[in-house]
This record gives sequence, C-alpha cells and structure tokens, in this order.
Amino acid sequence: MLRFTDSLTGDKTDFVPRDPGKASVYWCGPTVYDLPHLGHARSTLAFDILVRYLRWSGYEVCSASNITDIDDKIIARAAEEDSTEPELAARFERAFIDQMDLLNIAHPDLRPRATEYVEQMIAVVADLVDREMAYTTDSGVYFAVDRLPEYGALVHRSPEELREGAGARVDVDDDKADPLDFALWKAAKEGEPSWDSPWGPGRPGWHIECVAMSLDLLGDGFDIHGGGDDLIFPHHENERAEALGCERAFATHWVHNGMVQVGGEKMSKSLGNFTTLGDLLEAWDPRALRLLVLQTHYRRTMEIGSDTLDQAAAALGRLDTFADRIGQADLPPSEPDPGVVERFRSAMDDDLGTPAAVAVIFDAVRDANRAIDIEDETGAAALASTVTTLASVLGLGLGSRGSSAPDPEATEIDAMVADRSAAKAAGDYAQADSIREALTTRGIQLEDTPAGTTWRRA
RNA sequence: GCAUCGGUGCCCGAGCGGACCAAGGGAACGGCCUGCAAAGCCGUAAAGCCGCGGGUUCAAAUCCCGCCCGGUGCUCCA
Repeated sequence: MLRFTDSLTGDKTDFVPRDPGKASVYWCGPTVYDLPHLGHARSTLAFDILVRYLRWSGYEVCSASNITDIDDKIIARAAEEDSTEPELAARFERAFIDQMDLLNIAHPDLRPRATEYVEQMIAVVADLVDREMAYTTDSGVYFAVDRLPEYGALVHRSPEELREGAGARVDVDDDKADPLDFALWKAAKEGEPSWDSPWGPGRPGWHIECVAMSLDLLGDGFDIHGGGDDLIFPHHENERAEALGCERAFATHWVHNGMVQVGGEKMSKSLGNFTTLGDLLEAWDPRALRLLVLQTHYRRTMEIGSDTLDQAAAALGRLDTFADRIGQADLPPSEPDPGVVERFRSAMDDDLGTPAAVAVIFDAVRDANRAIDIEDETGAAALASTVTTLASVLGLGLGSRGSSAPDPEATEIDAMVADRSAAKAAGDYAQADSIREALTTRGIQLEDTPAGTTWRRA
C-alpha cells in the first residue's frame, strides 16, 4: 500500500485515489523570471520520481505542472532588461525545460501557462465574489480570510497566530480589511500588462492560477498537490482557501519536498561559483545529481555541494561499470528477481523511501557481481535485469557514460590497447605498463578481463 | 517570538518500540584475484553510550517533557 506524509495532517496516510487505478498529480512549477536553480531541480526531480513510480505501480497517471509567466518579478525583470514580459518568460521557460530534459525529467502531461488561463482565473474570482468570500477595492479584489474559519490548516496555525506575523515582511495594504487577506486580482498599473475583467483591467493574483488550472485540468478533488515546502504558506494555504471558498474539493494529498542548501561559500569558492543548475550540469553528470537526490529522502533539507556530488558521481560510476560488465557478460534474458523487486516496492511504498530503494539496488549489484564472479549465469541474469529495471523506474539510465556517441579517439585508443596486449603476450611488461601509463594520463582506464582488455574514460 | 523539519560513524545518509542490520553510498585499511594494476569479491576499523538532561516501557536512535544547535516558513521564493 502506497502512502505519503500529508502536509495537511502531518501523518503518513494511505494513498486513496479519487478514481481507482488512476492518479492525478499537480505540482507548482517555476515562475520564469530567471535561470533555474538547484531547488527547481530537486523539486522537479522529486515529482518526476513520484510520477514514474506511480506509473510503474500500475496507476494511470495524469500529471500537470504550471509555468507562471506573468508576475511582479517578471514585470520588473523585463523592465530592467528593456525587454518584454512574453519574451523574457519564453526565454526562461526554454531554459527551464532544457535543463529538466538534461536531468531526464519526463515532461508533465500538461504544462499550462498562467497567461493562457486568465479567463478561468477570472471565473474563479467571480465565483468567490458572488459567494461573498471576496471583496473589491480600488486596488483589486481580495480574498476575505475571516470568511473561512479553516484558514491556516495547512500551515498548522490559527488565523490569530498568523495575524501576529502578518506584515512583518511587506507593508500591509491599506485597502485590505484584514492583513491576512490576499489579492485575487490586481488592478492594472501604468505600463503593466493587463487583461479585461469585471473589475476593470488588471492581472491575476499569485495563487489563483494554480487553483484555476489544477481544478480545470484535473477536476475537483484531484489526488496529489505538491511543491517545495516553502510554498506551504502562503501559496498553498491561499490556493486551498480559494478552492474551499468556492466549495470545491481540492487536493486530497499534500506532498512537499524539502529545501536545498548550498553550504555557503565553501563550495561556491572552491568550485568557481555554481549557483545555477546550468553551472552544476556542466561540471557533473546530470545523473549524479539525480542519484544524490535519490539518496536523500525527499522531505528532508539537503545539502548539495561539490563533495556530495563527487560522492554521488563515484557511486554512479560503480553502477555504470556494473552495467558495462553485464553488457559484456552475454547473460541470457531474464525476468527481474521477484524478491528484490518486492523489497524495492515496499521501500518506495513507504512515503517514497528512495534512499532505501537505492540501497536495494546496490545490494543487488553486489549480489550480481558475485554471481558473475562464480559464473552463476542464471542468478546473475536475474539480478542484472532487476538492477536495470529498478534503476530505470527511478529515472536512472545506466551504462558507459550513458552516451551513445562514439568516442572520437576510439580508433587510436584501440590501437594502443592492441599494442599493449601484444607486448603483454610477449612478456614485455615494461612496454605494456608504459602504454597503460600513457593512456591513464589521458584519462583512459584499462581493464584486463578474461575476454580481453577493455577501456573506459575515468 | 510562533510554526515546522531536523541534529546518527571520517563524509553523505537510512531508521518511525523489540531480530546480532544502526541500511546503502563515498573515503580509508587488509585480503583474494591480477605479471603489476583496474574492476569485482571478502573483511576491518575503541567508528557513534544515535545533540544534551530527565521520563515512560520488560524493551527507545525510535514515544513524552525540558534544554542547546541548525534549516525553512511567518505575503508573491521549488
């Protein structure tokens, strides 16, 4: 039985989908006003893994994740760069998708943009106004928090407690009846993009888009809503308020991933400052980041730094070496080992226990290597099949650098390897070692096997 | 201040009342294999009284109380 820690209740609860056998998942995507950062990667990886696992478990999944392409930051940034909002948003959306692709993150089934959903947002706002859950002022339309006694359930705070902190970071808008109230619709200011509405020209407030899109695309009472845990308040709390204010069933499971820490100057200095995801992906195999994320539970705050990435890369190297080894071992086709698969499944079923699931894979790797060593082909084949299957469930493709492109220096290296083999056969180890040394300094690692010598880039 | 998540070996990091499992990964050391390596396998580490102090229990890293430390949130940040 699959279960998740639900941010609303704070408990692990069984996943009970609205429609048996199906799963509807929505998670908050980026506001595209800048390059993707490590936090985007972690969060998106977390939900990629969730969706992959749901599918593998047999659920028919519909996933949706938004692109917020209009908001204050986009407007400000476009003005700074003397660009336009659509151009800026399109550029950073492209960067986001490209880098997620590098991370082998599957595209969500639906990727709605906020600007394409203004009409639906206006409908939600109008509904809230009709129900007197919202009121209008000169500066826009606001949600009336005091009309919803449940407000604060997701952050686990009462409205009174929340009021104490309200306004701590931003000036309280005088138009608001209550400091907790938040904008559903913002009246247009000079020079800002705007849309017509029953309340005059303006643009949507922040939280309204996700409500309009998730309910529209996935339907009332959809299954899972997620995002980074920094979104719990105010974003998700307010989304929930809007949906409940319309008396529409919202998400039944709330799943939030923990934040990424980049341990201050230590890493950025020694590594020439990677603060963006792009910098990281230039220096490390994207799969190393995925593995690192997998080795930490999704709810926990994690540190991403050059040392932990190096460790993950080394672990990944072990998996790749293994994949290459089984590729050369010419094993008979085989089904995965049911016992190992079951251990993997129970790890994942328990709130997506990817660290334990990865441990199951590494255990299988060791067992498979041992089986190969003792020439137990049947056992090795089953375990090898298990490893590649389970790794792919987690979105990890294994095998020599994952690259299919032929090495440009292959011919030359092959020739040197052949020379060395000849020298070895002749007993001229000094010559053989000198060739090997030459290759090593070029980053080529040789491996002598009973079947001959192979090489790979270290 | 309030809310919330956490403090486990050299490093990362599982664990959610009870099994000689404190997982798995990285690093280190020893052994096997190898002409020597690499890869792989086997093993080891006075390496932690699982942040500190109490408590509950036949039994606690795991539950409760207090304290210390860190992350995040407290209006637009995944």
